[in-house]
Amino acid sequence: MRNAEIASHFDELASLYELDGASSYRVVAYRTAAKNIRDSGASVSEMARQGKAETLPGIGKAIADKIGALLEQGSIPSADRLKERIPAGLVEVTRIPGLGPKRTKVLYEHLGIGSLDDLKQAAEQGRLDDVPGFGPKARDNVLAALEKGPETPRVLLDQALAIGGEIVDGLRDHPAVLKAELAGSARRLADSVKDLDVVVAASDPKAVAEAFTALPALESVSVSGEAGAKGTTHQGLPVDLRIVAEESFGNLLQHFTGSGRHNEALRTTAVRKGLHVSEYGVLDDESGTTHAFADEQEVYALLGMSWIEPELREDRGELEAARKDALPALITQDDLRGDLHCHTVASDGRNSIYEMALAARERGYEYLAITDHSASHGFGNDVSADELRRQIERVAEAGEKLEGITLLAGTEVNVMPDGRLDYDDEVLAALDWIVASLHTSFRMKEAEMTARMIAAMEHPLVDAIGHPTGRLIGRREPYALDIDRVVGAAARTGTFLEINANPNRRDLPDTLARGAAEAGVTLVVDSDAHGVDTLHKISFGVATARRAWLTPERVANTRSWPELDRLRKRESSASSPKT
DNA sequence: GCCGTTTTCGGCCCGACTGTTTTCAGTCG
Repeated sequence: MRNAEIASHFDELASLYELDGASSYRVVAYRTAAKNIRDSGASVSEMARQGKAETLPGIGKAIADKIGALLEQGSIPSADRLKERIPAGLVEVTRIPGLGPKRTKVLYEHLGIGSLDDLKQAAEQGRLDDVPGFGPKARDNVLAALEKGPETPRVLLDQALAIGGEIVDGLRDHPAVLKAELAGSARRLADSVKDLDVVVAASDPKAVAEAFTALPALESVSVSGEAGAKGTTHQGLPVDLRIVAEESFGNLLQHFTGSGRHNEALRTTAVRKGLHVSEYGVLDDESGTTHAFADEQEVYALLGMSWIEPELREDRGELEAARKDALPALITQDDLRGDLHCHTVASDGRNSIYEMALAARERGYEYLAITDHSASHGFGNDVSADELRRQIERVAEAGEKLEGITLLAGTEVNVMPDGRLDYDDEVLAALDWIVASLHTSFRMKEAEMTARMIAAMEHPLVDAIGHPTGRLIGRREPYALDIDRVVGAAARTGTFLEINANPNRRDLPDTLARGAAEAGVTLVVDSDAHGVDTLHKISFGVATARRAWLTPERVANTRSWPELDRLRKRESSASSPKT
C-alpha cells in the first residue's frame, strides 16, 4: 500500500475522531502521522513490515499497530467502529467554510444532517435557524458555499511566480514601499499554490493598500485597510497583502512564508525556551518584552537556529538540523553545468539542434544532450533508427560549428511494456547519452510496472530514467510503482534518476528525490525543454532538488562532462562526445 | 496519541475574525 493511501486512512481517522468529539491532541496526532507518512521518501508499508514504522516522527506504538492492522485487514478497526456511528457524508460537511467539526456535530444531533444534500435541504427550508448557535447569517453562508462548489483549484508554481512577481514588482514601484516580498507556498517553491501571500513594509500603509487595489494584475479587491488588503487575480487566484512597519518585517515574512506546520513546530520548540513567536515579534516571558526584527535571519537566530531556506520549511527535520547548524548546502542553479534532456524539431521540439545549443551556451552550460523521442510512439516526427543515425551526424556538425559547448548525441528512448527499449543496442551504443522514459501503458499493475522500469535500469546503456513516476501535478497520478524497489535498482545499477523540471511534472517529486538520494542514488536535473524558450524552466527542477535537501554532490550534472562520464555506470571509454 | 537538554507524566502554537452572544467558542490560516 502506497504512503499516500496509508496517509489518507489516518486523515480520515482524524476527521472521524474529531466529529466524535475526541481530544484535539489525539486528532492532531493522527493528522501529524498522516503528514509524516505522506512525506516519507521510503515506503511506510515496507517499514511497517520490518517493524520500523515507529522510527518515523509522530508515529508511536498505537499508530504503528494501526498501520499493521491496515496492511493486514485493509482497514483500521477503530475507524470501522467510528463509521458505524458517524455517517460517511459528515466529513464532507466539515469542508464547508465556517462549519468545523463542532458545528457539524451540532447540526447532526439537532437535525440529523449527515451529508451535503441533507445540509442543502435544511438550509433551503430555513430549518438551520432553529439550531442553537446558528442564525440567518449561517444559512446564507451555507447556501453561498454550496452554490460556489468545491474550493478553487491550485495554480502551478510557474504561473504563481509570474503573477506574484508582477504584483510584487508593482508594489515596489510605490514610493511608500520600503520592502516587498512574495511569501507563502510560492516562496517555498512548492509544486502548486492555492493563494498568494505578499508582505510589505511601508511608510504609508494606507497609500500602499490603495495602490494595491489599482494593480492591473488584480481583477477585484474585497477588503482594504491599513493592515493590508485581499484581492483576486484575473485567473481567480486569491491574493493576501499584509503591511507592517519596517522593524517587524522579518517577523511578518517568517510568519507568512510558513508552512503552517513549520511555524507550529518552530513555536513549540520556542515555548520550551519561554519564547512566543508570532507575526508581530518574539515575546520573551522572562523580560516581558517583544523582540521585533527587520530581518528574518534574526528571528531564527534568537531561537538558537541558523536561517532556514524557505524551500526546507515543511517540518521535515529542518528545525533540528538548524539547531545543530547542520542544514545542507543546497544546490543552486549556478551549480548546473549542463542539461541532459531536451528536444528538437527531429521529434516534437520547436527549434533546431544549433538553436538549442546556442541558447544552452548563452545560459553558460558546458554541455547539452539532444534527446529526441524514439521511434515507436508518434511524438511529432518519429525518429527511426536510421533517422537517429542521421541525427547523430547533425549533432556532430552543429558541435563543430559551435565553440564553447559540448554537444551530446542522445535519445529519450521509450521503455516498452515488456521493459525493452525501442531502439536496438547497436544504434544505442553509438549515442553519448541515453534517457529512458515511459510514455505508454500507464495503467499497468504495480508489479509489472515496477518490473518494466527495473528492466530498463538494468540495460547497460541506459544512463538515466526520465520523469520516473509519470505524475502530472494536480492532473495525473503517478504510475503504480514500488518506489523502494525502483530506488533500490537505481542504486544497484548506478542508473541516475531524473528530476524533470517541467513545472507540470517536477518528477521525481521532492520527497521521493530526497529518499532516493538518502538511498545512495545520484539524480540529474533536466529541463526537458521543447524549445529555446523553456530551457530556463530548469529552475523548477532546481527548486524540487532544493526541497529534496540535495547538495550539488548528489546531482550528476553539477559536474563537468568528463567527470560525469566517469561517474555513470557504462564504461566511459566507449563514447567520445562530439565537440 | 506523541514526546522529553525542565518531564516516562503532563504537557501539547499563535492571533484574527465571525456570528451570536452578553463574554466567547469555534473556525481559519
